Amino acid sequence: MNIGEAAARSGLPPKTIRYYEEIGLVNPARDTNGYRAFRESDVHKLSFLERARALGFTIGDCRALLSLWEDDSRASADVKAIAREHLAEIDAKISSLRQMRKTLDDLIGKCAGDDRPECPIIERFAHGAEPVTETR
Amino acid sequence: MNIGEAAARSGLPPKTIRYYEEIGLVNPARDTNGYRAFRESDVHKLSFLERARALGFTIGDCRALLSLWEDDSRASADVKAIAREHLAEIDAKISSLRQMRKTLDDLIGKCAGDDRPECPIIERFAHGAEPVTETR
DNA sequence: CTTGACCTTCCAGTTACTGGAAACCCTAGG
DNA sequence: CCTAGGGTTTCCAGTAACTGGAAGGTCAAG
Repeated sequence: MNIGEAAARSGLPPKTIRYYEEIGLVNPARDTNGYRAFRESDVHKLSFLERARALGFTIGDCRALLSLWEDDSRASADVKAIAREHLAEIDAKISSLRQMRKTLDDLIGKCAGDDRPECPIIERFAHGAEPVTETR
Repeated sequence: MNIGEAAARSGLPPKTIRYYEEIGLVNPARDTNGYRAFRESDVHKLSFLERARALGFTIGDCRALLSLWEDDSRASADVKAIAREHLAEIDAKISSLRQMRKTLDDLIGKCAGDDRPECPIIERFAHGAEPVTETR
């Protein structure tokens, strides 16, 4: 099958599939005309990548996960370890975003949002402030 | 003052300050020896940038915020609009991360994490699954 | 035989820096 | 006066993971 169909079936854009080939994640055969010829196994792999990426795993993680997938003698502990590390990163991102969100929301609430120039948001950037955490 | 001191006072690495100059966010004077000569106003601007970036505003947003800061006849509504849009993006990211987190956490909970190959995480990537949202 | 949809490669751009190399400048110590 | 160090300069390259676009080859339909 051509790249268009592989794209439709894996959920990845053709551009991305070409990129994945370039970095060695997939290795489709070639027709005599030079077109990539995807087998079922290639599509399966691409779908695997699509799902792992959708959960936020990096390409590096995906590479490791793929090789574990193909390793019949893998230990699920190895997979779990990768997933745990990723979960920790997600948690870190969420908490950083939540802190931002809190501060920002607070500032937005204090800003009149009218045609006058006074603005606590700009003030904050201009002069800094103690963390919002100062509850009493 | 030289870039080192400007860096110490603004909280930004020298590299970043040079980058900000390159993209036109700051424009420090130069000494006869070619060294950048930062005035108080430059440091103030750099600190502004550091704080806005810490809240996750893009460089583009920062550019807009800076020019509003310098505009005495600004309307706080314009600042607020930028902040609101950014807040919406943060919310979108948080909810996307939360969805990932939930799915991932669920899978991790189901994985034995021992030396056997069976692994719900890998299975999920290999065969997909309905969203976890299917409560009942 | 032409048209339009696909496909190919290659180059560039995105975001916001960061690392490193080669070389210049300045100051303090000997 | 020389040197050693630390700070500074510019420039080039790399990061993550694609994405857009140009120029051109291929294929099936009409």
